[in-house]
Amino acid sequence: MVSLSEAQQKLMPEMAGLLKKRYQILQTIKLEQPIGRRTLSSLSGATEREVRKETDLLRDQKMIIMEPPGMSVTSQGEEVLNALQSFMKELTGLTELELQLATMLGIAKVVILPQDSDEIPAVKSHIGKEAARILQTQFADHQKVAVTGGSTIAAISKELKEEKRFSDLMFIAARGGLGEDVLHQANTIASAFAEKTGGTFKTLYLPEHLSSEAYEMMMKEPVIKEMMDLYSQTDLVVHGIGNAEEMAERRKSSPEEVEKILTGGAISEAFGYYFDETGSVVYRIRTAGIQLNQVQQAPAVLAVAGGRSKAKAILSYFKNAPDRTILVTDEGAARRIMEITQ
Amino acid sequence: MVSLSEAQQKLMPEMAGLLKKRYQILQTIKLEQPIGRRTLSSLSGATEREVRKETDLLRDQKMIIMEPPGMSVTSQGEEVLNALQSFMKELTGLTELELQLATMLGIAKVVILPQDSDEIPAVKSHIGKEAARILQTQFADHQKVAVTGGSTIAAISKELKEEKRFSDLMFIAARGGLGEDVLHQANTIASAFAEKTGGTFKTLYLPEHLSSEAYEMMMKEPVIKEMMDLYSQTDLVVHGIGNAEEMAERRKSSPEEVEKILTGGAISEAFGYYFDETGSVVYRIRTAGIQLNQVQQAPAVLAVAGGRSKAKAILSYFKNAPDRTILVTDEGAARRIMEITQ
DNA sequence: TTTAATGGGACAAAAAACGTCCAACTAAAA
DNA sequence: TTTTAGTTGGACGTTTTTTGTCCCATTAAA
Repeated sequence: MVSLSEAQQKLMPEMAGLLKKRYQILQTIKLEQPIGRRTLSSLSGATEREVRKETDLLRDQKMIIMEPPGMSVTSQGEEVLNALQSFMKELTGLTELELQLATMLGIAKVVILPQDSDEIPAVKSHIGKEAARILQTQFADHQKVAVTGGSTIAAISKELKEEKRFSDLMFIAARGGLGEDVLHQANTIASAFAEKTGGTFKTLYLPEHLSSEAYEMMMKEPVIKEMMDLYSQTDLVVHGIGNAEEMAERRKSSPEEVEKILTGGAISEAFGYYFDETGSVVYRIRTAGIQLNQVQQAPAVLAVAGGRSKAKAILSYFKNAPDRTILVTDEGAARRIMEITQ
Repeated sequence: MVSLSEAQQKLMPEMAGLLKKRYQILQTIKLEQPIGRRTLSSLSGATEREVRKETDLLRDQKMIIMEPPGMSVTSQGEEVLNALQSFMKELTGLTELELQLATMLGIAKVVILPQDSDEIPAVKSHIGKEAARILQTQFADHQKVAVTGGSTIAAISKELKEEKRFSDLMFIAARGGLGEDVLHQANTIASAFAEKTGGTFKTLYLPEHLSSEAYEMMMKEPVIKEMMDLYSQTDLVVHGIGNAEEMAERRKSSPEEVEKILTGGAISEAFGYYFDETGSVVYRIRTAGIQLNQVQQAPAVLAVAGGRSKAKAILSYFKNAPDRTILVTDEGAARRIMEITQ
């Protein structure tokens, strides 16, 4: 038996391509609105004429409006976008790609959002929204949640639905300050998560770049010890994945550190650890925080990273990542990974 | 909430027209196969080039094959045709037309099959198939079935699935011979129905054109009386609808009869009765058979008639038809009826 | 006031679609 | 066996549509 949409595609083979093109344009408009014809054409790769033809059609169908500041999608357009979402994921092969990636990386599940956050920044909020959705389904089973820093994880907190009914939840900052700006620090993010969900949070404030002796001393302090205990009780870790170089720069590491990181062949970074091509730890930032083996023992892990430029880092990190991990990423990263590994 | 196919149509407005065109071509090929490009173009109304473009596409999609004797649909093509059947009925508005017609004619249900049996003879077998399908759903509840003659009803018997498990069924020839050829007589058809279903049948053989006295005499005969009793017990009537003129000619009626029929303004004919524009009986063939009021008291009635040329006759007959009637017809007749009545 | 974006108009060039033949072939009818 | 009517595939000039690329008036923000 052949299904309705299979039969339609058989009778109209040109449909698939057309649908993809128009859907992608409509989607991009939604992400970048208000946006003009020319900007759009440079973003989507199509020629100006082509974009114009399709947007004229979308306008005639009342799915977008054209105004001096640019084009925006109407509520009708949004409805169409929603109605087609999962169908398009199937049609463009994203669903298949998710499965391929999951087996290739050896993890539980991969969720891919369309487009590339490197090219279209607004895709980041889509990733955040999806990660937030998944996270909320986990809150019932997992109460002690460790969160790391970074703009990606910060984006999740912005997209969490505000319903303060999870008073049992505890968000734990996975690390002390790591040299990033305050907004993207684990401490800040843990409090943001707690704020949105109605849970509590624990922060970890420690000076950076301590001497060995001081570090050892601090570790024996009760406040710090309490955090360390919490880390081993963590049952859900939420973290991003970064490019080793970028992270080293952004954290204003010392020249010696950078030297160590780069000569070690570090490619990816996650919760303060730097990993090389084979997934081995090359360097570790000396700040108190969750340990790699604690992450690997956590019952659930949610990794979030998108953008074509993150492809190599993702591959590197997942060489030795816990197999329970769920990865939320985007089409740009996913397709690039497939390119790299052929 | 907007459905998947609504959203698709919104994003690809050209789809509807294309689908209709291609589906119709594929359908016509199936009905008339093997058929050539030119014959097909004259049938479907499209230009040769257009037909060629679409058939080339259908060939590339492996839905038809082109051979010296003409084009035929492949098994894949048939599957697609089946998968899209009800969707296309919706898309081309046939479903809506069915409802409109049912209320307009004041009957229980109308089933419309695509295309026009006047133009494409093979549509008759589609009508027969559908009527047979409906009939079979009624066999459980209705055991005494009166059947009339005519090629339309004969087509049903050909399409009945052969499963002899309805031993309780009794098919009753609705009339004696009416001057038609043997194959299309009620008697023959009743036996054919019984043959296919495993039921029994009752025939009525009477000379035609009896004098009044002889007629009265016959009516008192036990065999005839028995049939008359059966008619009043009938709980399902299956009949066709004819054009008055055509029927009068085909039955080789005497000049006086034809005179009477035509001056009376007869338009339609069913089970030996001739009806005028208002649905009143204008003339009645004097042969023993089911009475109009017996038909009108039957719990279920299945009327079958197709082709643009039958539109007027259908309208005429249904002016006073029992409201339990189910009509099976085709697009040609249905659209013509809407044209006539605006 | 300047600037950098917007949508819409215009138009020549290129491409595709179209209408219309013809030739070679085949299968059935005569 | 020959004829005939129907088939597909090829060809080609003409028409229509699509495409690439400008420019322009307008607008909103800097």
